Amino acid sequence: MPLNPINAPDLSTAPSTSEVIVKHLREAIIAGKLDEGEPIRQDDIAQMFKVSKIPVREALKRLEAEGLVMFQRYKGAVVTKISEPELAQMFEVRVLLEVKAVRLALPHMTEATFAQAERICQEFMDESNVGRWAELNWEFHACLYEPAQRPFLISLIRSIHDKVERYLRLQMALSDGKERADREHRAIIEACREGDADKVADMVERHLTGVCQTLYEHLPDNRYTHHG
Amino acid sequence: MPLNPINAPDLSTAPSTSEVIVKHLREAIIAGKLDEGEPIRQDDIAQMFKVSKIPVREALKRLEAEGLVMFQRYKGAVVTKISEPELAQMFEVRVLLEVKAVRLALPHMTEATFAQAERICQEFMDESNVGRWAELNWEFHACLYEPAQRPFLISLIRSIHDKVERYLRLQMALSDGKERADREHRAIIEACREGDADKVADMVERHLTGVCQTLYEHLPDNRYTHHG
DNA sequence: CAAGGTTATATTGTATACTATTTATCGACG
DNA sequence: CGTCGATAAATAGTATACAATATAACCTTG
Repeated sequence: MPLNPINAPDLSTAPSTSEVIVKHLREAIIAGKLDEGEPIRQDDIAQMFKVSKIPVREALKRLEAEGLVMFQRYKGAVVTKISEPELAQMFEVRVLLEVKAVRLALPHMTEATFAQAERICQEFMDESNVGRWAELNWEFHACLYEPAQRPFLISLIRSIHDKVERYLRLQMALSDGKERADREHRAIIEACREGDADKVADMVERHLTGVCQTLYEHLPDNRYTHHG
Repeated sequence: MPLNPINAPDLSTAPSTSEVIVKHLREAIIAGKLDEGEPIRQDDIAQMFKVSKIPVREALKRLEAEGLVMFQRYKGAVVTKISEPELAQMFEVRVLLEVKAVRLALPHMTEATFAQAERICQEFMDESNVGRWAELNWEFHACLYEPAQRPFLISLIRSIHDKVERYLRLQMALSDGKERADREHRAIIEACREGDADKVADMVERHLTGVCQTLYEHLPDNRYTHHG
C-alpha cells in the first residue's frame, strides 16, 4: 500500500481550545500587549474566548514552561520580567546558536534563499506596523537558517527570540533600529552570496551584539523600581 | 529598610499540586520508567496522587512544552519518541553550549570546584544504581559549568539533558560507558586544573561526541518499526 | 466465517461548582 | 489620625460532572 496517496492531513493533531489560547496569548505577550509584571486574570481570558478557565490555565502552564509567564500561588500568572543580566545571557546564547545555524546553512543556500531573504527585507522596509517588523525580522533570520536542516536548533533559537522580542520592539521603534537592521540584513545576504563562512559568521555576531547593545542603551533604567 | 534581614523563604512560590506532579512525572520520564509511545492515562496518575485529573492535565501541558510528552487530541499524552536525527541535533547543540559553558567557567574555577567534581566522580564510581548514575553525571557537568555564572545557559543545557537522559541510561548500562565516562571526566578535571581552555574545550567536545557515538551504536535499529 | 456496521465502554477535554487564599473594605481602639 | 483586626469581595486552585471522541466488543449479513 502506498503511503498517504492523497496527502491526508493529520487529524489527530487538531488544535484543542487550550492550544488556540496558547497561540493567542503567546502572540499577545510577544507583541508586548500584556505589560510585564501585570497579573493575567484567568476569568478575563476565559470570557474573551467564551470558555471556562480550565483551558486557560492549561495554556498558561504551557507558557510558564516556555518562560513567558510565571505563576505565583494564589496570585496567578504574570508576564515574565527579564532582568538585564538575563537579557545579556540570552543574547550570548543567541549569538552562539545563530552563528552555528548560519554556518551550517551557508553551504546549502541557493539563489532562491537569497531572493527570499531580499523579499523579506523589502517587505520589512515597506512595512510601517511595528508589530509586523519583529515578525519579518524573525522570518529573515529563519530564512537564513532553514537551509541548515536543523529543526531542533532553529526551534531553540526561536524560543529565545520569543522571549526577547518584546524588548526588541522597543529598541526598533525608538532608535534608527529599523534602518540599521535593514542595512545589516542586506549586508549579510551579500556575504552569504560570496560564500565566505567566516565573514558571514562575523557579521551575524556583530549584528546580534549590536542589537543587544542598542537594546541595553534604550532600556529604561527604572524598570526595577517603577511601581504600578 | 534592610532587605530580607532574616533570609526569609519565598512562601508565595510554595508548590501547588500540579507542580508536585510535574516534578514526579518529569523524573519518571527521565528515568525511563514510562515507555515511549505508551499513553499516559490521566485518571491513573490522578489516582496515584489521590487527586482529580485537572492538576494532572496541567502538569502534562507543562511537560509538553518541555518536549517530554506529546498530546494527541482525544488520545492523550505519550512520552515523546526522539528520532535518531533529532538525537544527533540535540548532541550537536549540547556540544556547542557545553563547550561555551566550560570555557566561561574555567577562569572562575577554584580548588573547591575540582574537589567537588572529584567527589562526584568518586560517588559515581561507587554507585551501582543506574538511575543514580545519570543524576551524578549531570551533577558533574553542572559542577563544571556553575562557575560561569550563566544560569540561563545552564538551564538550557539542562533541558536538553533531560530529554536525552533516558537514552544515555541505556548506553551507560550496556557498554563500558560508566568506566569510560569516569576516565574522561577525571581527565577533564585535570585539564581544567592546568587551565588550558582550548584543551578543555576539545576534551569536552570529544567526550560528548563520543557519548553520542556510543549511544548511536547501541540504539536498537528497529525502534521505528516495532509495534506494541 | 469474514467484513462491515453498531452498540457499549473507556478516555479525553471542558464546564460548573466548590474550597483555599489573597486582597480590599471598614470599623474598633489606642 | 493611624493601626490593628475582622469581615467581605475577588481570585486562584481543585473536585465533580458532563460532553466529545476514540476504542473495543459484539452483532449482522452475505
